[in-house]
Formats: sequence, C-alpha cells, structure tokens
Amino acid sequence: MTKLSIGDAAKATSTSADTLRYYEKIGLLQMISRDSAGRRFFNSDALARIHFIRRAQGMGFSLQEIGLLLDFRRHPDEARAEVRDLAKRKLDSINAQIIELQELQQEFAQLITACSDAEDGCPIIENIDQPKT
Amino acid sequence: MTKLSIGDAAKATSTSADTLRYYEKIGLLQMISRDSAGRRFFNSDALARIHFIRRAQGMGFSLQEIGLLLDFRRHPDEARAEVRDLAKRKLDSINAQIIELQELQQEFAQLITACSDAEDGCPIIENIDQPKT
DNA sequence: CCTTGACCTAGAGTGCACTCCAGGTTTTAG
DNA sequence: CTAAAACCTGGAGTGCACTCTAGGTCAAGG
Repeated sequence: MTKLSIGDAAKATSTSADTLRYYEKIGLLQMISRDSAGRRFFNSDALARIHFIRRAQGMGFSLQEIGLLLDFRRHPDEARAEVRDLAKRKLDSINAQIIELQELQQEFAQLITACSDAEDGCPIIENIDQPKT
Repeated sequence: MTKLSIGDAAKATSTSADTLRYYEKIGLLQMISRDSAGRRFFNSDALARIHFIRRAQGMGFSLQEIGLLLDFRRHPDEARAEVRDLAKRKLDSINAQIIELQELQQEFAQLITACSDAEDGCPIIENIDQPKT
C-alpha cells in the first residue's frame, strides 16, 4: 500500500495540494492519515476518492452532491433511493444537454462555414439573434 | 416599436430586473433608453440583445465572450477572424462535451438499472470509482 | 392627498470552487 | 551544519454571475 505525500497525490490526480486540503476541509476527504509531524499521507483509497471526486465533477455533480455520493458509499442501505434519484435527475439533465448541444453543434458548424465563405459579413451573430425558425 | 419597462422586459426574457441592470453595468447593454425620470425602456433591439445573451450563455459562452460577440456585431469587418475562432473553439468544446455526455448517458442508464435491480447494494458508486475498463 | 408599487443608485453580500498568503515547522540534499 | 524544498495552519482573496439592501424618486389608483 503506497502512501503519497500531498504533493505527489496532487500530481497523481492532476489537482493542486491546495485543492486537496480544500476537499479535506469541506469534508470530502475525511480519512487522510498523518505522520508524526502532521503531514498528510494519501493511500490508494484516498486516491480513489479523489479520482471519484474529479470524475463525478466531470459528470456535472457539485461538490455538495459528491459529498452525498461519498456518504452513501459508506451507508449503502440507508440511501439507495436518494442516490438513484440523484443519478436519475442527472441522467435527465445529461440527456437534455446532449440534445441542446447537438442542435448547437449543427448551427455552429453551419455558421462557421457560412462565415468563412461569406464575402460581406459573417452570419454567426445574426443567427444567434434569431435562432432557427 | 414597443418599449417595455425593466420589469416587463425581465418577464419577457425570463431574467430579473437586477440581472438586466447588471448586464447594463458590465457593458452588455449600452443603448438602453431612459425616460425623463431616468427609467429604462427596452425596445425590441434591446430585447433581442438580451435574448442573444441568454442564448449565447446557454451555448456556454461566458458574459465576457458574449461581450466580444456583441462588440463584433457592431464592427463586423474588424473582428471576423476572432469571432470565427471563438465559434470554432466553442464548437470543438461542444463536440467534446457531447462525446463525454454520451458516454455518461450510457453509464448512468446502466447504473440506474443495475441499482434498481440489485438485491444488495447499488453499483453506482463502485462504477464511478472504477470507470469502464 | 396619500399610499402603494415600480423604479432608481451605489454598494454590499452570496455561493461555488478554488487559490493565495503569512508565518511557522520539518525533512533532505549538499 | 545549513539552506532550500516541502509541508503545516488559519484566514484572506479571486472570479463569475448574480442577488440583495438601503435609501430615495415618481406615477397612478382609491
């Protein structure tokens, strides 16, 4: 079981030491061990938690929501329904986002082409003004 | 040409009066006319700008970037390349987001199903821990 | 006439997620 | 042995996009 210093853990998880201390402070990392001098050491479990946090963040969970997920991790029986609901709501918003973004993708691609081709003016602006009718 | 009070403009654009004043303050709405008592009146052009802002925000532009787009609107000749680049970068990030979200969509859908079916424990957590291998 | 409601301003406060700072200790390399 | 690097703490500062407050003006309805 490797134990990494905060600096190494930061590198290993592409965060900053400050951010890791911040996560600990707000309760997302509660079981960071310390050596006799008070220095934090991150074992593989802690690293997994950090990866969990970053990944969940990438999924659009706020740190508060991630806290709920991490809590649930320790008390699976009590909170199953809540987590499922959280995940369901997130899934719905992901679906909505995908649809919106796909529309945007279309529009942007068209606008960029139009803007490159146009001789006088670039229709990007006008089209944001008056979306597809 | 209808002219709306700030309250009506707020309603019409699903924002708050405070937000509209804020947009004006940071320079996104510069041509708001006033009556003799100093009250703002929003004409259709102003409403179009507000819609533009909200829409561009939904596309993931920051207010600062939106400021650039609005500036460009007034000086199309000078800034074409920049706006095109801004749009292109945004398109790239939209594409990346769509791909990420589609992966998430898959995972979430599976996890929610698994969590509903499971007899002991919900695998949402474990799967965030250890993403698809 | 007078109250109510919508508006005005400048400026303070909020929430999120960091990020930085000052001042101190400990470890490690030369 | 010493000097630099890495760590520690509590707390302040940052950037974004609002949101709210206090204190004031103004127009319309009862």
